[in-house]
Amino acid sequence: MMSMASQAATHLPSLENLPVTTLFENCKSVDQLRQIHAHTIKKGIMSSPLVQNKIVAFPCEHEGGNMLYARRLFDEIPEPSVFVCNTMIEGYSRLNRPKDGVSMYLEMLRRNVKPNDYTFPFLFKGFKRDTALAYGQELHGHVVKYGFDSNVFVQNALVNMYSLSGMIDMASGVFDMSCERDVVTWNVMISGYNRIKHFDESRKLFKAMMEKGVFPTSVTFALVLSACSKLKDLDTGKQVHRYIKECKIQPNLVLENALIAMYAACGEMTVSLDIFENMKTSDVISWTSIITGFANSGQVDLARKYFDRMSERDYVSWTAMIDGYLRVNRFKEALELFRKMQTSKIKPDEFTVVSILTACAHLGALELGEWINTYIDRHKIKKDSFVGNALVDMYFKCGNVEKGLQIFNEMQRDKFTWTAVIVGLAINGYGEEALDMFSQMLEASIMPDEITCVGVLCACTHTGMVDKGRRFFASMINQHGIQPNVAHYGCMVDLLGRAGHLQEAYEVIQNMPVKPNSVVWGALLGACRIHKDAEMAELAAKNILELEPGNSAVYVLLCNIYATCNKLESLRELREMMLKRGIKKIPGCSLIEMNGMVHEFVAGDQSHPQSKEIYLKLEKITSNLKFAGYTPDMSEVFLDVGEEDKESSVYRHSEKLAIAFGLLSSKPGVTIRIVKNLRMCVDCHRMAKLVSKVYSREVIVRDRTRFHHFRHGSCSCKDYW
DNA sequence: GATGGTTGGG
Repeated sequence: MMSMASQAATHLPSLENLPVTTLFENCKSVDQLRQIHAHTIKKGIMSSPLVQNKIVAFPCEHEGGNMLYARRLFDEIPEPSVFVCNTMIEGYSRLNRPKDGVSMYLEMLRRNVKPNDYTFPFLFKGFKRDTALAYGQELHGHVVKYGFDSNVFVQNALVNMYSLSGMIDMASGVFDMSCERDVVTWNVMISGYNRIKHFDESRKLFKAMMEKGVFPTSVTFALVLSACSKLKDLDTGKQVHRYIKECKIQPNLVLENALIAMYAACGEMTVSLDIFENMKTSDVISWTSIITGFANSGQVDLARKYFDRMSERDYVSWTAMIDGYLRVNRFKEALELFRKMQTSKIKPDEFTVVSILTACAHLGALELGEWINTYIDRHKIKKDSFVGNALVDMYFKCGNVEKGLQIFNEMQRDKFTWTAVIVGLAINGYGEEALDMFSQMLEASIMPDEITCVGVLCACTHTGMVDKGRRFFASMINQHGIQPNVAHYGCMVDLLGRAGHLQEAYEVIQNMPVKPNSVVWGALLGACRIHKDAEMAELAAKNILELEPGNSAVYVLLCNIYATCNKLESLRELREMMLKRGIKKIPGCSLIEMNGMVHEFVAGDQSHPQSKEIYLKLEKITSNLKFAGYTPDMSEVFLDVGEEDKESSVYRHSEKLAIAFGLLSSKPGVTIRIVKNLRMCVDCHRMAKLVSKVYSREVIVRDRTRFHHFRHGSCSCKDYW
């Protein structure tokens, strides 16, 4: 087989008779270029700027951009023209080597080659955010100095470069000053606002552009449709769609994708699907938009059907599907999908890990969360504030306070970071520390928002700091300029009620300026359970059931209260009413993570493969604990069953099954972590305390509202929950 | 020898 060089050599004789331009047109490889190069030297035409440029352009544009060779050829040119310098700069930009582009530019200045109107667009094209920040303004100075600031191409490149660096004011400054504006100038400006998520500005600009009679292109439409998606502005979106039809713009893939995404984001799945099914070719973006559309409208199973039908999936489509499960609180399925994603060898990015960490936080899946943390470090996933905050949130919600604080201390902190740590400390029973964090947050000049205030009140509630809570609530408007909303009133009712100030809590409800919702009344009802006030409980329950007639938790809680207060007649009536209305108790459900798998137990569950062993273990634990003084606490049992059955129903509570499973399947000394969907009952709480003592195990249970860290026979909640 | 575009987040 002949080598490329000898092939080229066979063509050499004809070189003599052909014009140089034809030679370049037929040039197929760097080897052939060498022949042509030698030929041009021999003919003495290397001084021609055109020939110089052709020679250097070839390696820039072929074989993936051989800039090393281009540079060698460039160095042989004694007096390079601006043409060939631009070619070199363009070559570096194309290969995403903006710094080399800048060096080339500086070199040409040193060699007294003046830039022309092509130089800056080529140079800026390769810029990323960091290079735009580092060199942008200085190079803007050069643009002015050399007099290209009125060239529309240069202006467009400048606007784009500034928007890339996040300096939107500079971008719009250049845009406003631009004497000559074309449709691309408008496009890059709109794209700039899209980039920083100022979608209303994008929409405004589009309307202004239309009013000025500038004729939009398909790029303009794609940009403004994207803004409409994010704004969920169906009206403007439809209007744009009409323009597209009126202007007879040829539909292309990107534009159709933008339309699909807009309709999907606005909940118009029928229209979105119609476009999707009638397009000539679809790509991964079209499919992902459809999936997101279904997921956003709550039809996650339909979204999954489309996801499964995709011929290829990228990390965005995986993340979109995972996020679809998160939206409907189907966290286990989110994690299962993530495992499949790993099997498919698709690398997660920072978006994916935030979704997974969120799922871990909800499930209390600490092991997986830790694994993700390691993964982020090892694979150098960008640790932006979203990722950092998701990590902090995950560690606290999984009960690992130390690690949560460690991440918090190491990262750049924004409002959300502080809020996550304040809430995290609060739910783990570190009320004082949470308040201290809040002071530090104020010292760091970070303004709290409504959620931060919920965290602060929550901290006071879980540690019984009634006066501090009262004072903070009063300071919300005056000191922080935050009007308390219904959630804050709910916190106050919770705070006062738990501490036994039931009357005061009720007064808060009566005097609050917004209509109390079921959460507010629920806080009062919960307080009534703790303080055994059946009368107030009836009042609270009545109000909740007016708002939410099907709220079964209210019935159950009221039953508990009647049982505790020994109001057996009321209990019987309520039970009858529940049967008549078909109200069923929400089954208690506990999750425990073992060896990276999340196991789920519901009360009385026998579906686990190791069910038999688990029940045997539980029996053994109970008898061991009875030696240590454990007697079942039946006060919260209200079922119409005999004493013995009562015990066995408490005995089958999901957290007990999970604890038994935990003791069964982990080594001595390993912390047992459980997440429960309901509030822990008194008996399970008592049992967990004893397990922590008798088995020398730390047991951490996260219930509906807070954490219980059981150590050496006592609980971090100090039996106050 | 030129510039602009579509999908997923706490």
